[in-house]
Amino acid sequence: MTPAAAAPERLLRIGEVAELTGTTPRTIRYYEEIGLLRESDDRVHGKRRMYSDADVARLRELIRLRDLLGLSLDDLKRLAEAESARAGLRERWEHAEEPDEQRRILEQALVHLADQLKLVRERRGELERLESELAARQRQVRARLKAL
Amino acid sequence: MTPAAAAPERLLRIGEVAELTGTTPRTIRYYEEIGLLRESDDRVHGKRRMYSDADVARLRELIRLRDLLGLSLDDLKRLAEAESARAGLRERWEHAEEPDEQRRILEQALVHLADQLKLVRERRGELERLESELAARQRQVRARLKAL
DNA sequence: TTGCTCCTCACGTCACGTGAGGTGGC
DNA sequence: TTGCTCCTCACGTCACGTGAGGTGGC
Repeated sequence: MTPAAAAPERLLRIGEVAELTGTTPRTIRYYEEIGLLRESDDRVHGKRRMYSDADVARLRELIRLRDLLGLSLDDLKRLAEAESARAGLRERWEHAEEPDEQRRILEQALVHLADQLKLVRERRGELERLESELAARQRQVRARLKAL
Repeated sequence: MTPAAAAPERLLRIGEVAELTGTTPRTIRYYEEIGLLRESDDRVHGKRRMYSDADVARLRELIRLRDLLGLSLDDLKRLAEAESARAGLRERWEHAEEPDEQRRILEQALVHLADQLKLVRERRGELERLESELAARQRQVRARLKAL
């Protein structure tokens, strides 16, 4: 059953997830503690946490927004809740059913994407300004070196 | 004496500095406490702190590196110490004196600038990847909207 | 069986926030 | 004189770090 069988969904342990995402087990447990990551509800207290590839992708995304945009864990929580609310709606109205509702959901997603893009672009602008200032100073120092 | 007189060096209070730099007085006092900002040594305990325009520029730079590059206050301190060590050297060998030493100092400055530029460019690359991913998702949602 | 990774408290730390209570300059 | 901003403790908080002591799967 090597070829076309459904992949058996390999589960990862917390240490592997930490390494894959560039964090620590402690951080992952903390994110679960504050409700940013869901606790796989079939787990018994004291037993090992197990994670799917989807969990890893989700954590990666959170870390990216945290580091690149400087969002607080509270921001991330609100963001994730809004996202899963949209996902819930999407599920309910997925195929067929009221095209009006489908349109409304997609438009909401667009607003959300536009918000995030705005943040990202502002940050990029600031970084570019910093970069060109540093580059200018670099040219200046090089010119002075040549003048010797 | 309006025109060519040396500007009387207007001094600012902590609240004004906080507003100009987008922080809080508490943060400025904390930076002083850990030695990231120098305490203007003529100040008597309990009296108001006063800041020059140069102090404001310095604080702005620190905040920029903190926010855009995610540096810790310890990183910033090391960075500032290295910078002022270079400034000290520069002062000693400023005009004339051993051109060999001048060259060495300038080359050190170049290394430092290259290090910072590397960090800035890496960050910008990450941000650009995030941006293009978001833009792609935006196009996808728009296409789906049109398909309705 | 022996390491290794995992587990749960629980206290420590970094970077400030937030009052409490008081003093000083337009 | 009256606000307003400033001052110094000092405790609180957010986002984890760091052991202590113990259990479980190759």
